[in-house]
Amino acid sequence: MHHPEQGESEARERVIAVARQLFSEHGYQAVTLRDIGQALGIRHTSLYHHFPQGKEELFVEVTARRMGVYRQGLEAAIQQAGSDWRDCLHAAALWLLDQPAMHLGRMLQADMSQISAEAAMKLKEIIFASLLQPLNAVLRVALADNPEKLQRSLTIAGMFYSLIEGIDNLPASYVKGTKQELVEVVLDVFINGLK
Amino acid sequence: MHHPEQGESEARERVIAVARQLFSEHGYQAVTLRDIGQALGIRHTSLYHHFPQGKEELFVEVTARRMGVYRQGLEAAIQQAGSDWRDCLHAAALWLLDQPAMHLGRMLQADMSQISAEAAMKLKEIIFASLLQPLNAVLRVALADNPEKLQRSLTIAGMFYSLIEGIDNLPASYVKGTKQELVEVVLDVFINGLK
DNA sequence: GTCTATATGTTGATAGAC
DNA sequence: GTCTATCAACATATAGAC
Repeated sequence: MHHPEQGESEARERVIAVARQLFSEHGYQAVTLRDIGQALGIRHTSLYHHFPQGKEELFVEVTARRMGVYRQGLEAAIQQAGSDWRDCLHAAALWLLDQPAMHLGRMLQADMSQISAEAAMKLKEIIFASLLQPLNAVLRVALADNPEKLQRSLTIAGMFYSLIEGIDNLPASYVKGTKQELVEVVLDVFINGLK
Repeated sequence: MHHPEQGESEARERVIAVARQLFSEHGYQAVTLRDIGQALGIRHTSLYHHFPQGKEELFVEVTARRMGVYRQGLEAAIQQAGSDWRDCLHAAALWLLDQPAMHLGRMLQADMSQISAEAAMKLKEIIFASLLQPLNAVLRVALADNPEKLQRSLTIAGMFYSLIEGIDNLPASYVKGTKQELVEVVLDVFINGLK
């Protein structure tokens, strides 16, 4: 038996699950409250019972949870990969590509502009903490004997995500091969450079 | 004297200039025809005189032209940089960062989903041709003695843009230093890898 | 927790005068 | 080329019944 406490009724959890799927796939502006209600089989006005402040409140909650999933998944994948940082990068990359597309570019460049400045700031903090920190731990090992790059490890962690994200953006008409093959190419350049 | 031909009256050019600025900064959905009209000092309905098919037609025209500017600018920057491919990559990166933000992630992940499939396909072709091909010429030189990577040069060109784009996405609170310093870090890793 | 009814605003688009 | 007038569609949101 589970006594639901504040803000975690079952109906509310269903709302969050559906909203997460829709928001993460199509973005903040493209998903309407009617879309979410329809996917749940209820009227969109009923959503205000669970999220009195409306669409933005729902989006913030959903996105913060999504980032928690990323953080946990990344940490688990990295820890399971062992002690070789190359294996860790590999595991993180493959885990990310196994998830539904993150759409980091859209989130940072579109969604964050369409919500209030306060909500955007809060979410950006969560997004970067969730993604950068797990990878930073790996990179601190990888860059241990390179003090110059070591102090830029967060920047380099950001590069990692830009590269993984970019794999989904490249059109199949321009690049041949599966995503897994592309991961090999991308990580090869990331680790070894162009030569 | 200049006899304006089909589709290049002065008023039409003014519309395109304003729409380009607004669309490239805020994206397709966030910019309304009223916004564009207001910036021009005219009513939004007057825009239909120049673009009878409405917002999408205007966006396609504007985006296609923007990509032409990128292609020309990149080719000029690369050619001016000389024969060392490292200098060429540097010049291309600095030229891109000197431009207004490209918002490639938003374009590919949000804007392209909000227009018709035909328009999206046409624009994607133009985008990738304009960006990938100038850089591919540089990379074919850089990778000349590495046949494995050479056949992946278009993928690697895509990586270059993901990395440059990512510089604008990293929040100042997480990374210290100017954009120019970040370019150095990013290109160092791109060229030499992590070690 | 969900409903109906409704308020209120915004959007892209068309028709036709000047 | 630009205007006015107008439209249908859709958005978020509120109030109150069940």
